[in-house]
Amino acid sequence: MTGPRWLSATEQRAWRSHLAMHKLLMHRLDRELQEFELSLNDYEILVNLSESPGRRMRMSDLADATIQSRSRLSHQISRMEAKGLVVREDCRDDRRGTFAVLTDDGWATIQRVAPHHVASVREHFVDRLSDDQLDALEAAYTPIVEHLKTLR
Amino acid sequence: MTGPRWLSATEQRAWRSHLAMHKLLMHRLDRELQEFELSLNDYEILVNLSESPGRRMRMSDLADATIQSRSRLSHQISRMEAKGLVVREDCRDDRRGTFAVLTDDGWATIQRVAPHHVASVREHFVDRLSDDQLDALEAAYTPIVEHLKTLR
DNA sequence: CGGGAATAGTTGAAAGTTCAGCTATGTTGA
DNA sequence: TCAACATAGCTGAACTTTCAACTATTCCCG
Repeated sequence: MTGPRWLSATEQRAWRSHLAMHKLLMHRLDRELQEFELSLNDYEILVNLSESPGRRMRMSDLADATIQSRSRLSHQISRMEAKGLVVREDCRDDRRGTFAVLTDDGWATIQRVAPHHVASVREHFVDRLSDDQLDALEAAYTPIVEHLKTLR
Repeated sequence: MTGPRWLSATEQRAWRSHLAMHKLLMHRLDRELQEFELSLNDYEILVNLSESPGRRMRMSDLADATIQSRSRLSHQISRMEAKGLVVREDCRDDRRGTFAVLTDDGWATIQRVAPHHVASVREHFVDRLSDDQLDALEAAYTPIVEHLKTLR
């Protein structure tokens, strides 16, 4: 029986740089969105809805798309409803279902904020990587995403 | 005046794969730690303390090392103190200061859990990347970490 | 058809995080 | 020396996330 396979120096550096990069970047992006009174979570919802036909999505689909629990999404949408960014609408086909729908205000908000947010993502992340690095990143991470999705 | 520079398809895929990978991976690692009644945050504290001389760190240093606010760390340490994993000790040199110190129980816990956690990190991340990919990842992310640290 | 299982979503309480403000100690320079 | 400022850390309230339990509807199959 063999002992635990500790991470090599290379492995550890890669793993820790991912963790540090992510934490710092999210803090920064969140911070830069605060100027518009949005959180990163709000933003993610707005993007998803704005890209969907009818500017609406079923709650479950939205939860899956944003990788969060239904419960969490439900609270999140309640808060955004209170802010006037979205509304809930009943679903006719499946009477258990609910749509989250972007309001005009929500639409205007994402239109206004998106350019700034994209600029932030560029400044702190995308523009600091070459095209090759971006391709390599996607090639590395996509299979891991697939793997993790199969687990649940 | 030019319009916003939207992300290209490549850029968007890379960015979104990073985000999705991270969320899924953290959920999974957190989940696998739950078996040992630890959160990822608990684990990170234990690792930092266990790697420090005297199994202790100043609160501020620990906050910096784990990239979180002093307030958040303070609450976090209080919870871990309640669980018996760490204790606070006054600092003699600087009487404003406090050490977080690993208890014997905290030390035993990290010894016991680390092999399992490392195995998780391998299974879901490290072992899914080649050495070249790991090097490339570190090379890509480390400069971004440096950049973000200068911002605060 | 009808009853059990699965799915969609919400809820409220507990746990965790953020924010602003507070105390205490240390550092600096007129 | 001592006032002003900076640093270290804590606290409580507000906010967010998690967890388990709950209702309502739909699906599946004997």
